[in-house]
Amino acid sequence: MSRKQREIANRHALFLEIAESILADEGFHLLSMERIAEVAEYSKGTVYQHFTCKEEILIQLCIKCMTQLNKLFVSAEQFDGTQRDRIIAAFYAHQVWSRTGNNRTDMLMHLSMHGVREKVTERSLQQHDELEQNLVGLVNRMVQQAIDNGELPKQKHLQPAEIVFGIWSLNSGGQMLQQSDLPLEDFGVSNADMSLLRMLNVVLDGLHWQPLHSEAQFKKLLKKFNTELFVDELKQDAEIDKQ
Amino acid sequence: MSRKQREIANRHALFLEIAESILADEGFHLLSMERIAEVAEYSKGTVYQHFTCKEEILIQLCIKCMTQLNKLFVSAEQFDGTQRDRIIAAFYAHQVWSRTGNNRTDMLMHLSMHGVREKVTERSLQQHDELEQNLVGLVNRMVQQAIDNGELPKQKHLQPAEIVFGIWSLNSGGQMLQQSDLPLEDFGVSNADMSLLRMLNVVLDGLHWQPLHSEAQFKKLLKKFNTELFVDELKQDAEIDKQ
DNA sequence: GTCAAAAAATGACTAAGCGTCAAAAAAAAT
DNA sequence: ATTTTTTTTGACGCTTAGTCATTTTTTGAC
Repeated sequence: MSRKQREIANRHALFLEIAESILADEGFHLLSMERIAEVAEYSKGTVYQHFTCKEEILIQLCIKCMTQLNKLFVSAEQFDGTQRDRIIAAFYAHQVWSRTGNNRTDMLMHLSMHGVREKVTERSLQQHDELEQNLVGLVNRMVQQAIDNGELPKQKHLQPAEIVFGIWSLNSGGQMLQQSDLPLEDFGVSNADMSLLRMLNVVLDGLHWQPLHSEAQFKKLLKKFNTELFVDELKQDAEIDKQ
Repeated sequence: MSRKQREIANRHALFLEIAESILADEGFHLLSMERIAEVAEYSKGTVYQHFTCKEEILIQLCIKCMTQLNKLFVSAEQFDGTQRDRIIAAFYAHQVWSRTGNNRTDMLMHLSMHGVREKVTERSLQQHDELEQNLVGLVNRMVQQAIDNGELPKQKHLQPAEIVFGIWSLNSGGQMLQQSDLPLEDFGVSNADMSLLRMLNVVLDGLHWQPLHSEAQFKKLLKKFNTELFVDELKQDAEIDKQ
């Protein structure tokens, strides 16, 4: 890679970082191409040499952070425990990921609107879809493996993919509701992520996914995630809280 | 109410209907004040006498359809059956509601973004929040009553509000994923709403919410919803399908 | 080091939409 | 019929996406 190419790649990353920080600090409605150019001390035209349109920045940000999520999921998949532990780890990973790097859920939501898919480059679309398939595929495999090794009894009226869809809905719906302006506290939900984790446990119990967890085991599992699996990410999380 | 006042109220409703149909037929990104005025054969300024801003139209549409949802929920609450039946009815009602009147979920999502709350009138905000509280309160009551009458054992580590939040997340997350461009079919989910209903059953089973359902009972229950509870709404649904 | 050709950066410009408001039109009152 | 009030209008200001001719910088041949 030549010096020139490296420069271009660096600037590409710079623009993305700036977009990310604007999104996190000021929100979606204040993210504009002009603004990115201004902060980067380039002109608008230069930004447009890197991204065909605003949506292209969005999807590339999305790809960037879905890649990170993918890594977390792979960690979860390799967690030393049962398949049940691992799927809880993946769920937990998603929550950690939503917290670190502000507005990620928000970003994903925007992506599925405004007809973003129609405006974006084919290349980005393919990358995005491939990542999505990877993520779903990974969780699918977890469920399938649990069936294979006898942890999860085969469901008569629920395919593995449907279970994945349900769990995915639970998590992303929960993240969405948190991200919205709902006064969850007023409704009696003080720690939404913890509530969702407990609900996941309820789902797994409802599926008779062995081994069922006692409260103590569940707490221990979460602690293990914090101290072994997602140490680095949680550090980052704590730093954000400090600011 | 004077003739004048009636005229104004009618036009208000007209603008809302037009906005709704544009939203349904052409999508959010093609909804503009100019467009509404054009279709209604008024000028932009007149539209602005009814709605302080674009967001105000959105939230009033939202209020309109949340009122409909509220009615469906009240029907569900009065369903002749167990509390378990009723909460499934409410869940089902939400699905029926999402289908009839296109893009409702989409609309609600938009509402929780862009800092809509900051732009909208105090009055609409209050109406919206009150409706939201009604909806959550109603489902909360269902859960509480199930605990009181012994259907649902008291949960050690899960408050009723948390259960409601979880179920709500499952449903709204599911609706969101359906509304997005995800190729759910390719992932192995051919009937997302049915999958979600089954997952709700799994959740209720996991909570040991009595009486557990056999497949036959479950199917019968759904049939009963279709033939007794939501007859009118489903007719409307079928009509939309025809178009 | 010089200069022409190639590459990159720029910002004026168009288009489109939100929201405003002075002027025009319509309705009501006298 | 005329004045006053209310309503409607659409031109205008403003912001932002996206384009493209012009300017600036870089490159490499000599």
